[in-house]
Amino acid sequence: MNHSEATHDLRLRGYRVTPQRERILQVFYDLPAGTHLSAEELHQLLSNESSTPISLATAYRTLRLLASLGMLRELDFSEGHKHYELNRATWEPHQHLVCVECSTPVEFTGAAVADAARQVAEGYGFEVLDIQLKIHGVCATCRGQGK
Amino acid sequence: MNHSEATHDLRLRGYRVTPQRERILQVFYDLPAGTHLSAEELHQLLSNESSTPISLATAYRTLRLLASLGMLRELDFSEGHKHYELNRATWEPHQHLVCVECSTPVEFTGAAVADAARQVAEGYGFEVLDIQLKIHGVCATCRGQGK
DNA sequence: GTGCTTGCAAATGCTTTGCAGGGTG
DNA sequence: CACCCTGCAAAGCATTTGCAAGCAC
Repeated sequence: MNHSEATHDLRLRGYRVTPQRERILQVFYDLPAGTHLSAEELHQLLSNESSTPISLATAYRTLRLLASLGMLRELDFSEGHKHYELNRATWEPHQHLVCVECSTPVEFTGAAVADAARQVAEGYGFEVLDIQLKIHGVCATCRGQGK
Repeated sequence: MNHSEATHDLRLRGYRVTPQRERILQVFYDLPAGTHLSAEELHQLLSNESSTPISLATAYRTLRLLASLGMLRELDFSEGHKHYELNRATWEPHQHLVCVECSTPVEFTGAAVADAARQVAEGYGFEVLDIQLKIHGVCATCRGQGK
């Protein structure tokens, strides 16, 4: 699914295709895979361009809408605000390592965790849509610095 | 580590043992394993008893303190507020299945995911303190009801 | 007695919402 | 041309913080 197919899909589902929604979708399609934006970041990014100013309220509303339609994935890194990224057909589970000392986040993806998780979910009769793993720990740098 | 060892540890680390902190620690030690409370829930629970009224601000402050000391674990279920539980010596990774349709949460623990996660973390030189897995999907009930 | 802690209330940060005007289908 | 969307500002939650009084050590 590309940008124009997405807007077409929006219309099909009974939602109107507004310049704001088109622009926001395009932003996410243009984003490198694995990049994610918060509502505030999206709003900032669109404020910088003179063409399509979008209110913060609309940014929030649109992100929620697109996430509820499955077009975007909602990520929660416990930073006090949510992040969103394009829900690509071939998604990888999101895995996040956070150092409790310096808060440095490391992102990665891996199959082993996903497989294990999928197996459990299926045991409960769940159809898996998204897998998010968060590991808290102490990074190598902070471990080195005494304690 | 039990309740009184915990308060002793508090003192050792230079923090004062106040009635509020003792009472909150006791609440968590009395809680069945796997149960978790939000700041609001803790505050409610303590408001019901005539003996130790604790302000909401103190509930928040104490939860944050105990979590930073590693005595409590901070859980984030994407419900808009955090939950806390006792960080027992033999903790199991927290795994959370959430149905995107009906929001029903299913909690479970399992070794397979933990092992896979631990392996990745060690690859990055991390000392693992906590593992939290969140799976979004559609539960059996909601899958049954057409869609 | 010193200064960490508490309570209160006000402030903050993220997100949602009511309402009136505007644009899509 | 009906109704969904947007923008604005105000409201809503969860959580944090400034300050004066209180209590642990």
